[in-house]
Amino acid sequence: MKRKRFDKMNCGIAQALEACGDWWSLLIVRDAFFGARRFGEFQRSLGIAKNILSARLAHLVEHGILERIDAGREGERFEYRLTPKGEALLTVLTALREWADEWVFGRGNEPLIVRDRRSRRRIAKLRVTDADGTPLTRSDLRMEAGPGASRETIQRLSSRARTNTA
Amino acid sequence: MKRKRFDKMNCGIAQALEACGDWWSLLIVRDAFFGARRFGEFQRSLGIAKNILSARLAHLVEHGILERIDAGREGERFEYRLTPKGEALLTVLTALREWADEWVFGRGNEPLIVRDRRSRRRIAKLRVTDADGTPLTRSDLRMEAGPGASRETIQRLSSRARTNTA
DNA sequence: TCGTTGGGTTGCATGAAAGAACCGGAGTGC
DNA sequence: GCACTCCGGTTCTTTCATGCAACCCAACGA
Repeated sequence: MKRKRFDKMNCGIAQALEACGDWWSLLIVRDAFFGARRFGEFQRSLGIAKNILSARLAHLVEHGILERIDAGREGERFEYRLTPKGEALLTVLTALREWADEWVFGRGNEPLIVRDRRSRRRIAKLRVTDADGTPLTRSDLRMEAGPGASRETIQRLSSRARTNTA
Repeated sequence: MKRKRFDKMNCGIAQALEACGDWWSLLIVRDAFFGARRFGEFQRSLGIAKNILSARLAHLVEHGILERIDAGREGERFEYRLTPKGEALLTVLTALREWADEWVFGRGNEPLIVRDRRSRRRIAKLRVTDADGTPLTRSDLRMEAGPGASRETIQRLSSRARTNTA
Protein backbone atom coordinates (compact mmCIF):
# COMPACT_ATOMS: atom_id res chain seq x y z
CA MET A 1 0.00 0.00 0.00
CA LYS A 2 1.43 3.28 -1.06
CA ARG A 3 2.27 5.72 1.67
CA LYS A 4 -0.48 8.21 2.32
CA ARG A 5 0.23 11.68 1.12
CA PHE A 6 -1.08 14.88 2.66
CA ASP A 7 -1.69 16.86 -0.49
CA LYS A 8 -5.46 16.58 -0.36
CA MET A 9 -5.71 17.83 3.20
CA ASN A 10 -7.21 21.25 3.72
CA CYS A 11 -4.54 22.30 6.18
CA GLY A 12 -1.46 24.44 5.80
CA ILE A 13 0.66 22.27 8.02
CA ALA A 14 -0.20 19.21 5.96
CA GLN A 15 0.58 21.07 2.74
CA ALA A 16 3.91 22.24 4.04
CA LEU A 17 4.81 18.72 5.14
CA GLU A 18 3.73 17.36 1.80
CA ALA A 19 6.27 19.65 0.14
CA CYS A 20 9.18 19.25 2.51
CA GLY A 21 8.18 16.88 5.30
CA ASP A 22 9.84 13.77 3.95
CA TRP A 23 12.71 12.27 5.81
CA TRP A 24 15.89 14.19 4.76
CA SER A 25 14.07 16.97 2.92
CA LEU A 26 14.46 19.74 5.46
CA LEU A 27 18.10 18.83 6.02
CA ILE A 28 18.65 19.26 2.30
CA VAL A 29 16.99 22.67 2.50
CA ARG A 30 19.14 23.49 5.51
CA ASP A 31 22.27 22.65 3.53
CA ALA A 32 21.03 24.83 0.70
CA PHE A 33 20.71 27.67 3.21
CA PHE A 34 24.26 26.99 4.25
CA GLY A 35 25.34 27.42 0.66
CA ALA A 36 25.33 23.93 -0.81
CA ARG A 37 24.44 23.80 -4.49
CA ARG A 38 25.85 20.70 -6.09
CA PHE A 39 24.64 17.14 -5.87
CA GLY A 40 27.93 16.00 -4.43
CA GLU A 41 27.99 18.71 -1.79
CA PHE A 42 24.64 17.63 -0.43
CA GLN A 43 25.60 14.01 -0.62
CA ARG A 44 28.87 14.29 1.25
CA SER A 45 27.56 16.72 3.80
CA LEU A 46 24.54 14.62 4.72
CA GLY A 47 25.79 11.10 4.16
CA ILE A 48 22.56 10.31 2.32
CA ALA A 49 22.24 7.57 -0.29
CA LYS A 50 22.48 8.97 -3.81
CA ASN A 51 19.22 7.54 -5.05
CA ILE A 52 17.35 9.04 -2.12
CA LEU A 53 19.03 12.39 -2.59
CA SER A 54 18.11 12.27 -6.24
CA ALA A 55 14.45 11.63 -5.42
CA ARG A 56 14.33 14.33 -2.75
CA LEU A 57 15.92 16.96 -4.97
CA ALA A 58 13.41 16.15 -7.70
CA HIS A 59 10.54 16.46 -5.23
CA LEU A 60 11.78 19.79 -3.92
CA VAL A 61 12.24 21.08 -7.47
CA GLU A 62 8.74 19.88 -8.34
CA HIS A 63 7.35 21.83 -5.42
CA GLY A 64 9.24 24.97 -6.38
CA ILE A 65 11.50 25.03 -3.35
CA LEU A 66 14.69 24.44 -5.30
CA GLU A 67 15.55 25.30 -8.86
CA ARG A 68 17.71 23.13 -11.07
CA ILE A 69 20.08 25.25 -13.06
CA ASP A 70 22.60 24.35 -15.76
CA ALA A 71 26.02 25.10 -14.41
CA GLY A 72 28.49 23.85 -17.04
CA ARG A 73 28.25 25.00 -20.62
CA GLU A 74 26.48 22.39 -22.77
CA GLY A 75 27.09 20.06 -19.96
CA GLU A 76 25.61 17.70 -17.49
CA ARG A 77 26.51 19.90 -14.57
CA PHE A 78 23.67 21.21 -12.50
CA GLU A 79 23.15 23.34 -9.47
CA TYR A 80 20.26 23.37 -7.10
CA ARG A 81 19.37 26.80 -5.77
CA LEU A 82 16.75 28.02 -3.37
CA THR A 83 13.85 29.83 -4.96
CA PRO A 84 12.05 32.62 -3.07
CA LYS A 85 9.57 29.97 -1.97
CA GLY A 86 12.49 27.97 -0.63
CA GLU A 87 14.08 30.94 1.07
CA ALA A 88 10.78 31.57 2.82
CA LEU A 89 11.38 28.36 4.73
CA LEU A 90 13.86 30.30 6.84
CA THR A 91 11.24 30.81 9.53
CA VAL A 92 10.52 27.09 9.61
CA LEU A 93 14.17 26.16 9.95
CA THR A 94 14.69 28.84 12.56
CA ALA A 95 11.70 27.66 14.57
CA LEU A 96 13.00 24.10 14.54
CA ARG A 97 16.50 25.14 15.50
CA GLU A 98 15.36 27.38 18.34
CA TRP A 99 13.09 24.67 19.67
CA ALA A 100 15.93 22.17 19.78
CA ASP A 101 18.33 24.73 21.24
CA GLU A 102 15.99 25.21 24.15
CA TRP A 103 14.48 21.75 24.62
CA VAL A 104 17.09 19.32 23.37
CA PHE A 105 20.52 20.90 23.81
CA GLY A 106 19.52 23.36 26.52
CA ARG A 107 20.50 26.98 26.79
CA GLY A 108 24.22 27.42 26.63
CA ASN A 109 24.78 24.27 24.59
CA GLU A 110 23.64 25.45 21.19
CA PRO A 111 25.81 24.06 18.41
CA LEU A 112 25.07 27.02 16.18
CA ILE A 113 24.56 30.71 16.70
CA VAL A 114 22.95 32.90 14.09
CA ARG A 115 23.81 36.58 13.98
CA ASP A 116 22.91 39.57 11.93
CA ARG A 117 25.86 40.00 9.62
CA ARG A 118 26.10 43.75 10.23
CA SER A 119 25.30 44.34 13.84
CA ARG A 120 26.82 41.00 14.84
CA ARG A 121 24.08 40.63 17.38
CA ARG A 122 22.12 37.43 17.68
CA ILE A 123 18.85 37.36 15.86
CA ALA A 124 15.68 37.73 17.91
CA LYS A 125 13.92 34.57 19.03
CA LEU A 126 10.79 33.77 17.11
CA ARG A 127 7.62 34.17 19.13
CA VAL A 128 3.97 33.86 18.37
CA THR A 129 2.52 37.20 19.35
CA ASP A 130 -0.57 39.35 19.23
CA ALA A 131 -0.68 42.14 16.67
CA ASP A 132 0.93 44.37 19.33
CA GLY A 133 3.78 42.00 20.01
CA THR A 134 2.41 40.49 23.20
CA PRO A 135 3.52 36.86 23.40
CA LEU A 136 0.73 34.31 23.11
CA THR A 137 0.50 30.67 24.04
CA ARG A 138 -1.83 27.89 23.01
CA SER A 139 -4.68 28.84 25.29
CA ASP A 140 -4.71 32.44 24.03
CA LEU A 141 -5.47 31.33 20.51
CA ARG A 142 -8.72 30.85 18.70
CA MET A 143 -8.95 29.08 15.37
CA GLU A 144 -11.44 30.14 12.76
CA ALA A 145 -12.27 28.90 9.31
CA GLY A 146 -10.63 31.03 6.64
CA PRO A 147 -11.74 31.82 3.10
CA GLY A 148 -10.17 28.63 1.78
CA ALA A 149 -11.74 26.33 4.37
CA SER A 150 -13.41 23.18 3.11
CA ARG A 151 -16.70 21.96 4.48
CA GLU A 152 -14.87 19.41 6.66
CA THR A 153 -12.61 22.06 8.10
CA ILE A 154 -15.61 24.20 8.97
CA GLN A 155 -17.40 21.29 10.59
CA ARG A 156 -14.34 20.25 12.49
CA LEU A 157 -13.85 23.73 13.88
CA SER A 158 -17.47 24.19 14.91
CA SER A 159 -17.70 20.77 16.55
CA ARG A 160 -14.59 21.52 18.51
CA ALA A 161 -16.01 24.84 19.64
CA ARG A 162 -18.85 22.91 21.24
CA THR A 163 -16.99 20.06 22.84
CA ASN A 164 -13.63 21.32 23.81
CA THR A 165 -12.26 24.24 25.70
CA ALA A 166 -8.61 23.53 26.16
CA MET B 1 19.35 -1.40 6.20
CA LYS B 2 17.72 0.42 9.01
CA ARG B 3 16.63 3.96 8.28
CA LYS B 4 19.21 6.50 9.30
CA ARG B 5 18.29 8.53 12.32
CA PHE B 6 19.43 12.09 12.95
CA ASP B 7 19.98 11.87 16.69
CA LYS B 8 23.75 11.90 16.47
CA MET B 9 23.90 15.01 14.33
CA ASN B 10 25.22 18.15 15.95
CA CYS B 11 22.47 20.33 14.55
CA GLY B 12 19.29 21.66 16.08
CA ILE B 13 17.25 21.13 12.97
CA ALA B 14 18.29 17.49 12.82
CA GLN B 15 17.47 17.03 16.50
CA ALA B 16 14.06 18.58 16.10
CA LEU B 17 13.34 16.36 13.13
CA GLU B 18 14.54 13.34 15.02
CA ALA B 19 11.91 14.07 17.66
CA CYS B 20 8.98 15.01 15.47
CA GLY B 21 10.06 14.80 11.85
CA ASP B 22 8.59 11.39 11.07
CA TRP B 23 5.76 11.16 8.63
CA TRP B 24 2.52 11.92 10.55
CA SER B 25 4.22 13.16 13.72
CA LEU B 26 3.63 16.87 13.30
CA LEU B 27 0.05 16.28 12.25
CA ILE B 28 -0.47 14.40 15.49
CA VAL B 29 1.01 17.34 17.37
CA ARG B 30 -1.23 19.68 15.40
CA ASP B 31 -4.28 17.68 16.44
CA ALA B 32 -3.10 17.81 20.04
CA PHE B 33 -2.95 21.60 19.71
CA PHE B 34 -6.50 21.48 18.41
CA GLY B 35 -7.54 19.64 21.54
CA ALA B 36 -7.32 15.96 20.65
CA ARG B 37 -6.36 13.74 23.57
CA ARG B 38 -7.59 10.23 22.98
CA PHE B 39 -6.19 7.57 20.70
CA GLY B 40 -9.44 7.34 18.79
CA GLU B 41 -9.69 11.08 18.28
CA PHE B 42 -6.30 11.18 16.60
CA GLN B 43 -7.07 8.10 14.60
CA ARG B 44 -10.39 9.26 13.22
CA SER B 45 -9.25 12.80 12.62
CA LEU B 46 -6.14 11.80 10.69
CA GLY B 47 -7.17 8.57 9.04
CA ILE B 48 -3.89 7.03 10.12
CA ALA B 49 -3.36 3.31 10.61
CA LYS B 50 -3.64 2.33 14.26
CA ASN B 51 -0.28 0.60 14.51
CA ILE B 52 1.48 3.63 13.05
CA LEU B 53 -0.39 5.97 15.37
CA SER B 54 0.60 3.76 18.25
CA ALA B 55 4.26 3.90 17.27
CA ARG B 56 4.20 7.68 16.71
CA LEU B 57 2.51 8.40 20.02
CA ALA B 58 5.10 6.26 21.79
CA HIS B 59 7.92 8.11 20.02
CA LEU B 60 6.47 11.50 20.93
CA VAL B 61 6.01 10.41 24.55
CA GLU B 62 9.57 9.11 24.60
CA HIS B 63 10.81 12.47 23.42
CA GLY B 64 8.77 14.32 26.03
CA ILE B 65 6.46 16.06 23.59
CA LEU B 66 3.33 14.26 24.74
CA GLU B 67 2.51 12.82 28.11
CA ARG B 68 0.49 9.64 28.57
CA ILE B 69 -1.98 10.05 31.39
CA ASP B 70 -4.40 7.57 32.98
CA ALA B 71 -7.89 8.71 32.21
CA GLY B 72 -10.25 5.96 33.39
CA ARG B 73 -10.36 4.93 37.07
CA GLU B 74 -8.11 1.89 37.50
CA GLY B 75 -8.39 1.47 33.82
CA GLU B 76 -6.83 1.03 30.48
CA ARG B 77 -7.97 4.40 29.25
CA PHE B 78 -5.32 6.93 28.47
CA GLU B 79 -4.98 10.48 27.31
CA TYR B 80 -2.14 12.06 25.46
CA ARG B 81 -1.46 15.65 26.44
CA LEU B 82 1.07 18.18 25.28
CA THR B 83 3.91 18.84 27.67
CA PRO B 84 5.54 22.30 27.83
CA LYS B 85 8.13 20.94 25.41
CA GLY B 86 5.29 19.97 23.11
CA GLU B 87 3.54 23.30 23.49
CA ALA B 88 6.76 25.01 22.49
CA LEU B 89 6.29 23.51 19.04
CA LEU B 90 3.69 26.21 18.45
CA THR B 91 6.24 28.33 16.63
CA VAL B 92 7.14 25.43 14.36
CA LEU B 93 3.52 24.70 13.48
CA THR B 94 2.84 28.38 12.97
CA ALA B 95 5.83 28.78 10.70
CA LEU B 96 4.72 25.82 8.58
CA ARG B 97 1.15 27.06 8.35
CA GLU B 98 2.15 30.59 7.43
CA TRP B 99 4.52 29.31 4.79
CA ALA B 100 1.80 27.23 3.17
CA ASP B 101 -0.75 30.04 3.48
CA GLU B 102 1.52 32.24 1.46
CA TRP B 103 3.19 29.83 -0.95
CA VAL B 104 0.73 27.00 -1.42
CA PHE B 105 -2.77 28.35 -0.90
CA GLY B 106 -1.96 31.98 -1.61
CA ARG B 107 -3.10 35.02 0.31
CA GLY B 108 -6.85 35.11 0.65
CA ASN B 109 -7.21 31.34 0.42
CA GLU B 110 -6.08 30.31 3.88
CA PRO B 111 -8.14 27.44 5.24
CA LEU B 112 -7.49 28.53 8.81
CA ILE B 113 -7.19 31.84 10.59
CA VAL B 114 -5.64 32.14 14.02
CA ARG B 115 -6.68 34.99 16.27
CA ASP B 116 -5.90 36.23 19.72
CA ARG B 117 -8.85 35.05 21.79
CA ARG B 118 -9.28 38.42 23.51
CA SER B 119 -8.57 41.09 20.97
CA ARG B 120 -9.93 38.90 18.17
CA ARG B 121 -7.23 40.25 15.97
CA ARG B 122 -5.10 37.95 13.85
CA ILE B 123 -1.79 36.98 15.32
CA ALA B 124 1.31 38.64 13.94
CA LYS B 125 3.21 36.85 11.20
CA LEU B 126 6.41 35.23 12.31
CA ARG B 127 9.51 36.90 10.98
CA VAL B 128 13.20 36.38 11.45
CA THR B 129 14.47 39.72 12.67
CA ASP B 130 17.44 41.52 14.10
CA ALA B 131 17.46 42.24 17.82
CA ASP B 132 15.71 45.53 16.97
CA GLY B 133 12.95 43.90 14.98
CA THR B 134 14.34 44.64 11.53
CA PRO B 135 13.41 41.79 9.19
CA LEU B 136 16.32 39.72 7.96
CA THR B 137 16.72 37.35 5.06
CA ARG B 138 19.20 34.63 4.26
CA SER B 139 21.96 36.89 3.04
CA ASP B 140 21.83 39.04 6.19
CA LEU B 141 22.71 36.10 8.38
CA ARG B 142 25.98 34.79 9.62
CA MET B 143 26.37 31.40 11.24
CA GLU B 144 28.85 30.83 14.01
CA ALA B 145 29.80 27.84 16.06
CA GLY B 146 28.11 27.89 19.44
CA PRO B 147 29.25 26.48 22.79
CA GLY B 148 27.84 23.05 21.93
CA ALA B 149 29.47 22.83 18.51
CA SER B 150 31.32 19.63 17.68
CA ARG B 151 34.64 19.61 15.90
CA GLU B 152 32.92 18.76 12.61
CA THR B 153 30.50 21.65 12.98
CA ILE B 154 33.39 24.02 13.61
CA GLN B 155 35.29 22.74 10.59
CA ARG B 156 32.26 22.87 8.40
CA LEU B 157 31.58 26.47 9.35
CA SER B 158 35.14 27.64 8.85
CA SER B 159 35.53 25.89 5.51
CA ARG B 160 32.35 27.50 4.31
CA ALA B 161 33.55 30.89 5.40
CA ARG B 162 36.50 30.44 3.05
CA THR B 163 34.83 29.02 0.00
CA ASN B 164 31.36 30.44 -0.10
CA THR B 165 29.79 33.85 0.10
CA ALA B 166 26.15 33.32 -0.76
C1' DT C 1 -25.23 -10.63 31.14
C1' DC C 2 -24.31 -9.38 26.65
C1' DG C 3 -23.11 -6.26 23.31
C1' DT C 4 -20.39 -2.20 22.21
C1' DT C 5 -16.70 0.90 22.28
C1' DG C 6 -11.94 2.18 23.21
C1' DG C 7 -7.32 1.19 22.72
C1' DG C 8 -4.54 -1.23 21.18
C1' DT C 9 -1.39 -5.81 18.99
C1' DT C 10 -0.37 -9.10 15.29
C1' DG C 11 0.24 -10.62 10.57
C1' DC C 12 0.61 -9.85 5.90
C1' DA C 13 1.38 -7.29 1.33
C1' DT C 14 3.80 -3.57 -0.65
C1' DG C 15 6.43 0.72 -0.92
C1' DA C 16 10.53 3.24 0.55
C1' DA C 17 15.41 3.62 2.37
C1' DA C 18 20.47 2.08 2.60
C1' DG C 19 24.14 0.64 0.30
C1' DA C 20 26.80 -1.02 -3.45
C1' DA C 21 27.58 -1.54 -8.21
C1' DC C 22 27.43 0.42 -12.48
C1' DC C 23 27.48 4.04 -16.22
C1' DG C 24 28.19 7.88 -19.51
C1' DG C 25 30.20 12.37 -20.28
C1' DA C 26 33.77 15.95 -19.08
C1' DG C 27 38.10 17.00 -17.77
C1' DT C 28 43.26 15.64 -16.92
C1' DG C 29 47.69 13.47 -17.50
C1' DC C 30 50.73 11.52 -20.67
C1' DG D 1 44.71 8.88 -28.79
C1' DC D 2 44.19 6.47 -24.33
C1' DA D 3 43.85 5.64 -19.61
C1' DC D 4 42.17 7.63 -15.38
C1' DT D 5 39.33 10.25 -12.42
C1' DC D 6 35.41 12.95 -11.00
C1' DC D 7 30.68 14.31 -11.27
C1' DG D 8 26.01 13.27 -11.28
C1' DG D 9 23.39 10.31 -11.41
C1' DT D 10 20.59 5.18 -12.34
C1' DT D 11 19.91 0.32 -11.23
C1' DC D 12 19.85 -3.58 -8.17
C1' DT D 13 19.19 -6.01 -3.80
C1' DT D 14 18.14 -6.26 0.93
C1' DT D 15 15.95 -4.70 4.76
C1' DC D 16 12.78 -1.46 7.05
C1' DA D 17 8.48 1.20 7.35
C1' DT D 18 3.69 1.86 6.08
C1' DG D 19 -1.12 0.54 5.26
C1' DC D 20 -4.67 -2.48 6.00
C1' DA D 21 -7.43 -6.03 7.99
C1' DA D 22 -8.13 -9.16 11.63
C1' DC D 23 -8.04 -10.06 16.18
C1' DC D 24 -8.05 -9.19 21.31
C1' DC D 25 -9.15 -7.80 25.93
C1' DA D 26 -10.71 -4.43 29.50
C1' DA D 27 -14.42 -1.01 30.38
C1' DC D 28 -18.57 0.78 29.99
C1' DG D 29 -23.67 0.72 28.92
C1' DA D 30 -28.25 -1.25 28.74
